[in-house]
Amino acid sequence: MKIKSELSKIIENALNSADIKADEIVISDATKPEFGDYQFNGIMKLAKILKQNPRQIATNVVEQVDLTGMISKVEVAGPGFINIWLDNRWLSVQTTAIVNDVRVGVEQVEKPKRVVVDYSGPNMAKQMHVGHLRSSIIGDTLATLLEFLGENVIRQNHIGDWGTQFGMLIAYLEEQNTDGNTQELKDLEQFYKDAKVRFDESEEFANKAREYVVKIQKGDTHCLTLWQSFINASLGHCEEVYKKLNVNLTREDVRAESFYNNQLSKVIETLKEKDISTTSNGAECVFLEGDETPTIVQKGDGGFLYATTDLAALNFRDKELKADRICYVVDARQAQHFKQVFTISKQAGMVAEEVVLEHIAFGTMMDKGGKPFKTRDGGTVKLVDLLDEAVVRATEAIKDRNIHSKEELASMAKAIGIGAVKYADLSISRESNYIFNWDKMLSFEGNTSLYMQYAYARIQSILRKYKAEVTGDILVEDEVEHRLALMLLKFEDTLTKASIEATPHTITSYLYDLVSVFMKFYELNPILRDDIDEVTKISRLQLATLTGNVIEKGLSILGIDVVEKI
RNA sequence: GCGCUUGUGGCUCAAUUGGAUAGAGCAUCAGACUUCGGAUCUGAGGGUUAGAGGUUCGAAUCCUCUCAGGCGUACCA
Repeated sequence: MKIKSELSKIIENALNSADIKADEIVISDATKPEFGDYQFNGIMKLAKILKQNPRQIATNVVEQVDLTGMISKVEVAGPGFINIWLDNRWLSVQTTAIVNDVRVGVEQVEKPKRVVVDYSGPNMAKQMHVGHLRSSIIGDTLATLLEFLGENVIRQNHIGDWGTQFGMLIAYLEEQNTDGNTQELKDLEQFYKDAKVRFDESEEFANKAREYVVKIQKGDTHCLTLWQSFINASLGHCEEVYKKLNVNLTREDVRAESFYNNQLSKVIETLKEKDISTTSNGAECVFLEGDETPTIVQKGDGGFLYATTDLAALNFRDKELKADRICYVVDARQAQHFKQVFTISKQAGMVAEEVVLEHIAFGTMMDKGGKPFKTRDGGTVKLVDLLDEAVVRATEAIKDRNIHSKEELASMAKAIGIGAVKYADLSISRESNYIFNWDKMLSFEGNTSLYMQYAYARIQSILRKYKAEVTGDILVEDEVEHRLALMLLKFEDTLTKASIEATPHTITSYLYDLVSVFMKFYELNPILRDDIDEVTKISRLQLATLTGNVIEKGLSILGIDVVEKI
């Protein structure tokens, strides 16, 4: 239910009836319960333009508001705010209508766009570490969200499979005589370290490594085969992580750095032709207005850089993938880089003017002390280890709670542990750095996944207890039911906002508010008690059912599973 | 040096993009149980939104300066 746009229409009609023109009518949530459910704050701006008393205008508008359906009451308040209350009967009808809807009332967008979401992008030379966590889960949430809303989403996993370090790695791979699928590659981190040791200790090996870099680039079959088997193995590791993390990236979504190799010289040609780049100190550079240093697109030795690859990728995404919007879910530290390549790509016509280019930036993951997240000895934390620890800790947190079978406990711990890690990350506004804290994320209290999962499990418990099938209408009667029903209907507006701004935390805040309201409702309004009449019982059961459905759908967009009991 | 970015109760975070008395959660204190799952709910205290100016009906949000942190900054990605 698009509540805000419905309200906008009603207010627009009222404005028209009062002979006032307004270009955009923005309805916001009321800041306090006394101020109703929604408010329209635009009168003050209009008053300035019209040079009239805002309260007078507001009063005129309020008189014209249609009170026959959605709205039960409107009031003028303060300097000219218009406060809006929604009608209980309307809420009853609307919630009843979606209680059995798989989309819980969320419509598909009318005109789907093609949206490229570039996320995860691990480097094949190394094991995935915590640095990849945020991109993977924020990007995946964004992709899932857009898909749910009906957009045509194209996931792109821009893996790093090209560069000098691969010469060393395949030389070592050859020396170890493995096909890439054996034990030696199981711990990529170790493999890299071992290779580096060899590189440093043996001149002969180092030369071979350098030679192999050149050979791969020239298309040498032997070296390419080695390289391919290495990439396969490394990608396999990533896929294990994706599976654990519940991230929907497959091989189909992989479009590696190397994919763009044959397009790089064309990029330079285009830039030269259009006089966008110039040669400076032997390198091919683009000097952008306002930048002190140039964006280098080709090194003095002829080699290309990541700006070049990104330009090729941008071109490909526009020309071949026909994207309308391209989202890069990448660390905030690369802001300048994206600003540069976005500007260049548009100047050079590699990306059409109307295509929306966005850097979906996020902050760094910190430890409790506010320092970048590292292992005790200062190394990078492997993502698999972190996820495994999450499951262990989740098991610890719930094992005394109830008698569960081993299997139940295991699947529950997975949903809870992984959910906790993801939710903690997704629930803060993505651009700020975030502090990683096990105890906090695995708490039943506060804005955590466990609290949502707990609420869901409680709802299922009530529904199980009722035993019969629940059919019938929701009848919104009191204040708390009013708030709950309204929250349930706000789901679509919340998702829309989150999709436009690419802010998953909008969804988590919403879920937390929803669950809080539900808990209050549940406390105040008994559902199954004997003295509750059947009509009320059914209405409340349906509210509980719908709440459960929304929690489930909301969490699933975040890539988090619910559990039937905890 | 230049550029980008951040600064909100003791701690972790919000604030619908310029709206009403800045909201939550932890933690602290005080309440509610013969519990539809109390790992819950109710309430209290705690703020000059880093500081100083400015813009206007109205500022955490926009502008200027200061202070403090983070990040980036010519051939890594």
